[in-house]
Amino acid sequence: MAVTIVDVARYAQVGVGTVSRVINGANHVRPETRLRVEAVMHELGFHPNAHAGNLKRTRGSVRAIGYLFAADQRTLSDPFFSRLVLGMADAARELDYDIHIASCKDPSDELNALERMMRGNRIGGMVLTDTRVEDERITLLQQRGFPFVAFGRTGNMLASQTNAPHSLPYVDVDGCAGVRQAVSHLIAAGHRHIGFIALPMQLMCAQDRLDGYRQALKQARIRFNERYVVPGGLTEAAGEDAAQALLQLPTRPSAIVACSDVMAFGAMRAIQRCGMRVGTHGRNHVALIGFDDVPMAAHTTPPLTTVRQPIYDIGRDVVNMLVRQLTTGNAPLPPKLILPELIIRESA
Amino acid sequence: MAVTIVDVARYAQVGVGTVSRVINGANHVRPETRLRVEAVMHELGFHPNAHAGNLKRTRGSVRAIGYLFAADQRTLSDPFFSRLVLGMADAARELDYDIHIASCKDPSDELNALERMMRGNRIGGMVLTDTRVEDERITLLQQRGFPFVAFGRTGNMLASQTNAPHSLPYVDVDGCAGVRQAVSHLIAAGHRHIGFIALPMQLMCAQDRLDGYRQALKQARIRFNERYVVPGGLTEAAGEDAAQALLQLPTRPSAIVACSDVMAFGAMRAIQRCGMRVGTHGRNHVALIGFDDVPMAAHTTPPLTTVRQPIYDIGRDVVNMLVRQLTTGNAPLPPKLILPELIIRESA
DNA sequence: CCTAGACTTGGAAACGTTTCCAATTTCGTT
DNA sequence: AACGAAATTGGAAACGTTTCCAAGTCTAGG
Repeated sequence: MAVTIVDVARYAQVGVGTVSRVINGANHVRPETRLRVEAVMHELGFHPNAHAGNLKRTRGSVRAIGYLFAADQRTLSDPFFSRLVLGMADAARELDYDIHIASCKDPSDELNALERMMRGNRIGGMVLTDTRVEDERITLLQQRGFPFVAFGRTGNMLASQTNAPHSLPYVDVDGCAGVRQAVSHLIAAGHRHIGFIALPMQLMCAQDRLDGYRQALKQARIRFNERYVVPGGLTEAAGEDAAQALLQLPTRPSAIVACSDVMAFGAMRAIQRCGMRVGTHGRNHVALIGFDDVPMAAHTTPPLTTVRQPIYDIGRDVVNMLVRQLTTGNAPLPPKLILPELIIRESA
Repeated sequence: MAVTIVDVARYAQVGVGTVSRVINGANHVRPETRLRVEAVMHELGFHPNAHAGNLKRTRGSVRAIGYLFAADQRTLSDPFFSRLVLGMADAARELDYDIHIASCKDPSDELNALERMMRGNRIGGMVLTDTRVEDERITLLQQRGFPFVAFGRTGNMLASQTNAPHSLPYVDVDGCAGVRQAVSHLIAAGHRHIGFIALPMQLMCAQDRLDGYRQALKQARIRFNERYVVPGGLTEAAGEDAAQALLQLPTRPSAIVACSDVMAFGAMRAIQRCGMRVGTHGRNHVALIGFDDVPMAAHTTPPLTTVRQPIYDIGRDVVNMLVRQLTTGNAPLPPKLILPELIIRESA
């Protein structure tokens, strides 16, 4: 039915091996032969059958990347997810890889889903996000020797570092530096009582960002007061509750840093509901800084000052890194740490 | 390396054909044989190689579904995208299909990307969203005879209806009925001047929803005034601009229906900026109704009354329909129209 | 002009399934 | 008990690549 490599070979008067070499851009093909074969491929409208290739191929394994997302996580309706997937899809396309997406309902389902993805040779490697301090997914992948790249570090790495020369491959945003910038910005503006709305503590980035908060305080010789740190979640409601708790403290913070924009939106509501205003001027105001820089952050009233994570680029990086790992014989690559940028708007 | 069907056959003392039949749940296998083979598969930890299957299979073609999203569309950071993909992924998983995701930059890139997806036998069918009145993607898919299911109707269908017994396969929300409900609700509350913030008119659902607006007015014998209909977009900013335009009309509307929640959020801001309030009581208020029921709609102040689209279920339906089409010899299936529900909160 | 080595090339042998056909067994009827 | 139809089974032949190895063709150095 469809045009195959054999048709091309016959037409171009070469062997099938040669056509295969042309397709895969290998060397050891004389330029004029390559040109002739390429012309025939184009003329016949030939496009290689991905399944046949992936079936036989042993070098560089299957040209597809899996991404598993948890339905109960931030990904649900978060601007995050779309941007990340967009970056991944763009990078994959340029490399002629496919992206396979799968979902899992909740953490108990997660490892099963992961096993399912590794089976049957459907994908060559995995992308992981929302890494946790102790991440069973990573443990499983390591056990199986299955290639992956994570967005975010993990505590598992420490254990592996003793065995492997490199640590695990990851791309991450330096949340510590990001929060440090944010808090320092507030301190420079004269704030001394700064509330901090954290992320769920099992997430790796939660620790990281809390560290940034502590460091900034320490640098300015402000005593760390644990009452100013309240646990948050991934939802707007969590941010609202957390902010409300902060505003009811005896010495009310004059500024708040939230570990996600979505929580910052919730905090805005809480602030307004307490009869106060978000912003930097006046004594009735509470300064507010978010984290992520989702599109809506620029459109709130007032526009939200926030720490920008280049999510799209991270999606690209993760895929590029994974593909390089797959094509270079699974050698673990050095991790990549991205410095986030403080976007100063009107809320702080 | 891995366990193959041949290993299973040898171990279970049957032919490879029998094992294949067990895997595919075909009949013509004696129950006890099936049991024995299944036991061996489990014991050996066998999982079929998807590529080998997809390579050989002619019936029911490739067990993977493609979804192409445009980076410049709503999908960018819309809650929509995540929910839809979630539904698709869940349904696909249950049927043991893969979901392949690809992106394209803009409309000019769209058809190329579509061609690329159809090539190389990577996917068995496509899912389309954001259908347009005149949709080139559908034209292309039809030309190639490539299976697909669309979320949303299209004008192309009319042309095809003359050829095919069934129209094109789609799942859609009855936006006409949805808006009609919304507008009727406002009319019942006494509103006579109702603004309407539309979607870009090339989108099929834009027409549909505008029809609903007209019908509701007609039913209540209110004259249609085209000044109350303003063009919108897919962003919050578009909603804000549109609402502002409506509020500056000589006879200011006392209620507004926006064709998406995101635009409704923009409208809220515009209303507040004009010194008015969103809600139903008092003369200084403007009633507001959105469309979609994204999660945040329940958390705005005041909570947004809106027409709910069951996006998750739509994702599931679309995949189920496509798979049924693929497995039943590409017979076009009857389309499915979903009746949306008006969720009454406090904004109207 | 010769020869070793490097570059090119052809084509057969996988890869792990599904599908087909023919052979065998089972079952219900007469 | 015999018969035919239906159900079950085995196994070879694809599917369209990549990979490997042997063979052929250059190139440059002697």
